[in-house]
Amino acid sequence: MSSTSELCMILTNANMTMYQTGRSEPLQPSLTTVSLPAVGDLLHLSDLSSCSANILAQWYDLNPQYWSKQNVLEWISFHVERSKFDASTLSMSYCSMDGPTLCQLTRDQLLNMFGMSLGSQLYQSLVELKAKYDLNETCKLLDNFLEEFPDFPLLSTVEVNEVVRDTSYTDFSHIFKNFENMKPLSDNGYESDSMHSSSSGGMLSFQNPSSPESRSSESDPEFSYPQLSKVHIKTERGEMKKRGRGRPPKLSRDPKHFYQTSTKSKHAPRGTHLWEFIRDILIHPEQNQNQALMKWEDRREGVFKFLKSEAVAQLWGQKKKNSSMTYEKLSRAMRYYYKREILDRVDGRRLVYKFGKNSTGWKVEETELHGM
DNA sequence: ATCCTCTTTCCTGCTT
DNA sequence: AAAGCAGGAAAGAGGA
Repeated sequence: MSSTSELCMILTNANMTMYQTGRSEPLQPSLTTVSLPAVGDLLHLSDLSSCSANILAQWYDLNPQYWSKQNVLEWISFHVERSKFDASTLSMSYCSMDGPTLCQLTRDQLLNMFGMSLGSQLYQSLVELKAKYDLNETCKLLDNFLEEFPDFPLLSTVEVNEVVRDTSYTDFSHIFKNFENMKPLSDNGYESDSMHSSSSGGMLSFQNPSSPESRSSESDPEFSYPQLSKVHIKTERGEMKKRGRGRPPKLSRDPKHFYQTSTKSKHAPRGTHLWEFIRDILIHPEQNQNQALMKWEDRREGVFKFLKSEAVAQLWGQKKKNSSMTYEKLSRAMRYYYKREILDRVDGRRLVYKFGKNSTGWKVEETELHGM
């Protein structure tokens, strides 16, 4: 047996182990037809006990520092499936390491080992998992400290009047499980669907980050989120009304902020723009060595095509810490570039765009000049 | 505090 | 039928 097919088999077995749901077939976590929610998504469900315990992989309940080789393999496998990565292109040797070894790897090392797409996803996941356990430790220490001061409530008893919207890869439900009387903020026009899916008033409900109307959950046979039409939402009184247009308000996306002080964090420097992100994928094909995400149709003219549109969208979502990014949404942002002439229209060709006169850094001369 | 840019989200209608 | 495209509308995040 070749090492690559062996790896595929191991990864498949790891998946079978991870997702023993009584079904014989392995997961098919296609981005468009996912049949199970991502592990992180599961943790947004208000009642974890209603989930099959087997679905929650072991690695998720352990500090990466303490992962075994098997845990690391399961974790890699999870992300391979999640990103539709071609496992046959992976080197077996990269998947055989334990948690402490993994935790010592730098972002660059992970990118080199697993490529730009999978590597950055793994790095992101690792950082968040580490943060999760670091936060747990901090909370415990703080609680120990606060016990010395009877007038102060323990963190685990603090009342929070804000709903957790998106815990991404990080599970904080156990931190909040003793929180009483949590109620979602009333918003200014749009209510998140999670508010309607809450089974009982007052208790915190975790929202499925890929919204209930998203494709990924629609086809999910095991986890049926309350389905509402795209057009209608339920009011507090339970009436159905037409939802407002546009983007619903974003509440606290990051539960870590519950424990942050009120001092405003300094704004990070503006990240690259979408068109720059796209450009960089095109001019650095070696950094997504394992996935042909995009290709030049006409290098000189700046015409390019999305080969894996949803994978690119996921990558963009990772960069923006937005797990619900889709090609549909990404493409809307791309279409706004037409007016600004950052992109030119390419009529009649699906997934094909062209850099416009207001975009830079993609021309052959430019890239050669800057050693790109 | 307000405005602006750059998205993000959602939508309807149309095309491929 | 599904996926993609077009573009309006509204809102969020971060910066000026």
